[in-house]
Amino acid sequence: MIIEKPIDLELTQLSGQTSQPPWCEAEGTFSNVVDIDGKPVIFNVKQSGEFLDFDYSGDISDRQAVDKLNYIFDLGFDLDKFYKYLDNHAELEEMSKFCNGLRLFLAPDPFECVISSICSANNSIKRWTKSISHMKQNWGNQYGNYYAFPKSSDLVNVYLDEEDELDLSNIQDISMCTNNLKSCGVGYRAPYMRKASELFTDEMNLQEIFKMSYDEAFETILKVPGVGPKVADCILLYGFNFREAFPSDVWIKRIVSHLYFDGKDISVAKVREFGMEEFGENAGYVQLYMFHYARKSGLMSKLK
DNA sequence: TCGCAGGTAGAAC
DNA sequence: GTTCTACCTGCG
Repeated sequence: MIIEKPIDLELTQLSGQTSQPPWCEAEGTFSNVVDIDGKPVIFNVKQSGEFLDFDYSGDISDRQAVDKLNYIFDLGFDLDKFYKYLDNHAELEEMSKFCNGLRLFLAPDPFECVISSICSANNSIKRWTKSISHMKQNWGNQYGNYYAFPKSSDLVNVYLDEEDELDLSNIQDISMCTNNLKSCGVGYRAPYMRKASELFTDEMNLQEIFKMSYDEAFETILKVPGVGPKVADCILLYGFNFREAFPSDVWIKRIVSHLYFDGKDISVAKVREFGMEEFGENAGYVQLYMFHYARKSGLMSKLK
């Protein structure tokens, strides 16, 4: 089945958005298992012309499948209108050329997005995606060749590191200790992840975030261990579709500084304020496009 | 071998 | 309120 909304699937999949690692790719088809109303559904999606072509297997209707893909790939967002917006702003006018068809890649599971985003902090795309895939294989349910991300209630019982596992389990040999977060290469983020899992198991319902205003959601999610302003904005943008978020890291700071402040050094906090003020409802997409424009145009290596 | 990169927490200013 | 430093790991 084809969904007639323009998208560059590969660009969107491989753009490093912290919602989740890219889906499993084989010969241009990206596949994964997605939970729909408690039922596991396996999706296979591929590029067809400028559109998205898909099939699925699972006990749901075609309508439900389309709705879910519309959400995950943000197909309701009007790219033409956004490109007109970019073209009308001198600093941004080159971006649509370099990133044509790039869309948000939204998390079907907000909890996965929270943990992925915590993992991505002070880390490389390669390393955090590997860690998340590792966690899925260790503690997620398997469906065919694919693994769902574990629930928060599954992660509260996972050991932090080898010493923790050796102390608290029956295993006698430390080299056999692999049932722990640190074995996934998450480093010092392990306790943040487990505390976050406890929070979402016992105290907070992530679905509540969808009902909040951006400001309220930001303050709420900022209380989660391992979540600062950058990670909070990633979670709100990629996990909850708050498009007014402007996740600001050192790269966005360098790019904004170059494009708008004559290369002057400004704080990341100020960049975030500037982005939200300047771009409004387009802030999230501008941030996404800025980053990939800088990557592809060679601006990034120039700013280093 | 070691320096570097990258957000957050917690302490210091 | 703003600035400094330690944190874990992979890469060059």
